[in-house]
Amino acid sequence: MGVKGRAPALCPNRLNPAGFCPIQIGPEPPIGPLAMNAPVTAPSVAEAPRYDFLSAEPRWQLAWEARGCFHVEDQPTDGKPKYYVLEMFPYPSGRIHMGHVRNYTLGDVVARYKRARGYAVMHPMGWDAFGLPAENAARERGVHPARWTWDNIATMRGELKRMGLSLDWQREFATCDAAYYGHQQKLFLDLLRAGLAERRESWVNWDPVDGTVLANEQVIDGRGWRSGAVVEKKLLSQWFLKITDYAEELLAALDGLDRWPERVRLMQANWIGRSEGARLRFALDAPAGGIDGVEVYTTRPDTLFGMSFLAIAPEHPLAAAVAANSAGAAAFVAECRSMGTSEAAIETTEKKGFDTGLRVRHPFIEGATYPVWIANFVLMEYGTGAIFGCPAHDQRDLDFARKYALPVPPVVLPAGQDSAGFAIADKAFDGTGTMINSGFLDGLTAPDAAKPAAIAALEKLGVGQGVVNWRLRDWGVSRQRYWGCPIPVIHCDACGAVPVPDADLPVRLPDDVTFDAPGNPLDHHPTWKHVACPRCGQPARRETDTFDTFVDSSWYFARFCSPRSDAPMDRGAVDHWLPVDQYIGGIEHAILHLLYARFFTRALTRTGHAGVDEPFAGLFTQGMVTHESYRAADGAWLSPDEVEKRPDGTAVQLGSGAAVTIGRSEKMSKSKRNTVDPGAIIARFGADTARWFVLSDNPPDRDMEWTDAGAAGAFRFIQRLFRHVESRPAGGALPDSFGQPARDLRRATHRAIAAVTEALEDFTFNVAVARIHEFANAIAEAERAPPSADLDWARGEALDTLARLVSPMMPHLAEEMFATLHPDADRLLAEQPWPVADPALAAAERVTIAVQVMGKLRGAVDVAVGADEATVLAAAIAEPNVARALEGKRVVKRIYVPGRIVNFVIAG
RNA sequence: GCGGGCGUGGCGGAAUGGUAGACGCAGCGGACUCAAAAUCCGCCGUCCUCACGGACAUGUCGGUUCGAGUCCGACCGCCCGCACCA
Repeated sequence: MGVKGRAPALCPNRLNPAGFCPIQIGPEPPIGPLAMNAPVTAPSVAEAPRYDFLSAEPRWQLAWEARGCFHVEDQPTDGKPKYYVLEMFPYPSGRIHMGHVRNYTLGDVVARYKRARGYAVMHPMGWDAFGLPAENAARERGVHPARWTWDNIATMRGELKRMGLSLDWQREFATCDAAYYGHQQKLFLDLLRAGLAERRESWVNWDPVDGTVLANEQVIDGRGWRSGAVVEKKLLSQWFLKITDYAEELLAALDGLDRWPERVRLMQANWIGRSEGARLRFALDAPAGGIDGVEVYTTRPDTLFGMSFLAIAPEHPLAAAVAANSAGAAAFVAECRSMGTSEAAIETTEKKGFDTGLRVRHPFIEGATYPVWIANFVLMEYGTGAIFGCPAHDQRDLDFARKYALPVPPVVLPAGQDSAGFAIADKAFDGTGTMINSGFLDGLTAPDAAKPAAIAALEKLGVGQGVVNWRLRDWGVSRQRYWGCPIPVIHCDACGAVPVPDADLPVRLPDDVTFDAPGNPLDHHPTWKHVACPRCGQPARRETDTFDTFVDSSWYFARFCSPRSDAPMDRGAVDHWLPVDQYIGGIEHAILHLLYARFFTRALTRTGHAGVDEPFAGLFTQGMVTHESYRAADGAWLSPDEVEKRPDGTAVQLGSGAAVTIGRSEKMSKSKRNTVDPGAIIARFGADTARWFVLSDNPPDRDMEWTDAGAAGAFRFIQRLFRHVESRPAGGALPDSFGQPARDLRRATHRAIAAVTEALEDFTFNVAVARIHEFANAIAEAERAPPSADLDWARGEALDTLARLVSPMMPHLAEEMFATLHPDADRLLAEQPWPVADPALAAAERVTIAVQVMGKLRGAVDVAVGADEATVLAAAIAEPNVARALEGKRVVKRIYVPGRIVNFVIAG
């Protein structure tokens, strides 16, 4: 798809940009050949572009690559300060989408800007390549997951390269490559040795049709998201990483992440969920199945005198013991087990219980006993899996008590209430109050004073103690999947779970697998799992589970520092490059990925692989890319390509002209068909257009709407900038003095440098774009002024500056501008420094001061910058409109803010 | 229920307590053109006024201040995250 008639052939020496002869004007025919070669879908605005992105973009991409502009060493010795920019690496789903374009453009702006500021910038790219979609493709289309994945990677790599990202492609890797996941196996074995990984039984969501464990997010309305089968709870032996060992640290260290968004830190803090309370033991009146007591966790031990019942989770050992001898209990437990754990299921599920007939003794009240219920709302995973019910002061307990007609004794009296008539109706009271009906706690303030008093009493009696409890649970990493990193363990009947010796790593996935049966193909494989025990040599079985793919993404940023190392990472390289200075990605990873990576980094440091605790010093979370959705009269979703927007805001179906309903702008999704293919946009308008538009529309942390009009506007602006460069005057020597138009232009130039720099530092790229628009307007104004040598020189300075300022955002155009401005230079703009603003040149000569009377704007005066207060006030009073407002009034106070405002306060 | 965020023209948005609406999109008018596109110039919050100018205006109500989109309080609306977490 060349533009042969117009663009010159590539200069043989690609390293010499001066030899590019970038754009031929004059002798070449301006319209004909281009029009013939333009894409058929090109908009009319593209019919006569002066800047030919079709030839320029690939040409500059080759030039950058040939010169190795974006490559850095694992352990550089050039003495430059380091800067590690990373965007969340993509899952190779098939093609890139607009979310990728936005994400990688944001990162590239940072990378190119920091590089120009003199940093050695590491900006790598790789592939989060394991995952379920590859297996789905295998089942649905018979493609091998590896084939599917590697093909997608090839496609998406090409698309990313066409975006002109300043990536160090020499660092590329895919997590599905044994050269990566083998090291992950080694890391796991190190974690195992350090006591940070262990195998234990746990309850999981089990899909009986697919024969696999489901994550909570994969359970929809109590059914498996793929099979639609009713999900069961099942006890399975699984591998866990002990993230809870770091709960305290992961929470405390959030305070130090001052370059993270506040809301991400809050979400993590909530997820870790620290609470303070007490653990205490209730003795059973009579033992059952060898169990003589129940341990309970509570955050409100002060309300113990308000106890009405004790409830245990259906999975609690005592429930099992009771069920062994009670058909009713067994049936209830079975019913709970078949219940989904999804949010929807939980929300709609009524509180239900089963009275075991057992009773427990109260720790404080001699002789008092309470019934023990099995209750569906008690979670085995949180606390101890048992609670004491205090219905007066806990809404869930109250709902339960009302359903089963259990007593509701109040023990905390709200301020201003009289204890005589106080009773709980249908709303539990969980606020601050005064203790009543509570023996030795009576009169204390609850919970502040009463809670420690209750804990002290429990400790004195030896039945409980104050504890800190965490919501965070250990990270279950076992998945019954083929397309993941094999867990490097061998199960031996005699020796138990034996780690694969380091020398035998990597444990490779077998290629010859079938997907025709449900369940895990690794488990079905005829030979793969049958191995000798590394310890005793007897026949043994390989672990056929693979790691959760979140493990793969928990250390990839460290691997990027030394991607070809024989070890998981080189200590020198990670010590140099970590932490990531700027990490950029979607808010959807605010909790799991970022928390796992923070934990894993600590684990890497504990096992000697790295030396930092926090992987990401700075985090930026971008918004989504949205688009209008369209529906035909029959309700079918229509893609934007099938719809024509009318000037009056309505839309019709292309071809038929049938009316189309325009829906609100929402996240691009395949189901709503409101997606726009970045590849098509880049082919039609160029990468710089796509980059400029995703940056210009709004602040990057908010959702942005993709519109054709916006993209076309970005395209027009690119053409406009290049026209300014083409019509530049010949350069000359630095003049001795500058006239007014030249001084104005130089002021605009140096103000633009300062303003764009500030906006880039602030991540307000939309403001940087606006400042560049203003700067372009100033250049256009200078072009209209009468020509003069000093103005010509100032225009040259402005255009050179303009090229540099747009270079992080539109790097191809910037190179083309730079090469055109400096046709003899053997330099790439990508290697040029960022411009520096001269405050003296940026300073204003005159300034407009607003004049208010009683805070209302009445006029404005134009004064010299250095004018003293008396001069400014005199000018202000003289301003006709101000004078009129002050006429006959007595000024009692004059406010003067230099350079800004005058305000006269008048009497009466 | 708990936690957080956000309300500014037709739209996206800008604004260290100091001329609200920068900049862009859309729209309107004009120039160029046989015509259209492209390009260039101008207008563009609402109301009153021929105009000069004035009044109103940043979700609502109140407060602090010479001065509030910005700070404080209450309320309304929308969005997001977490959630039988004891």
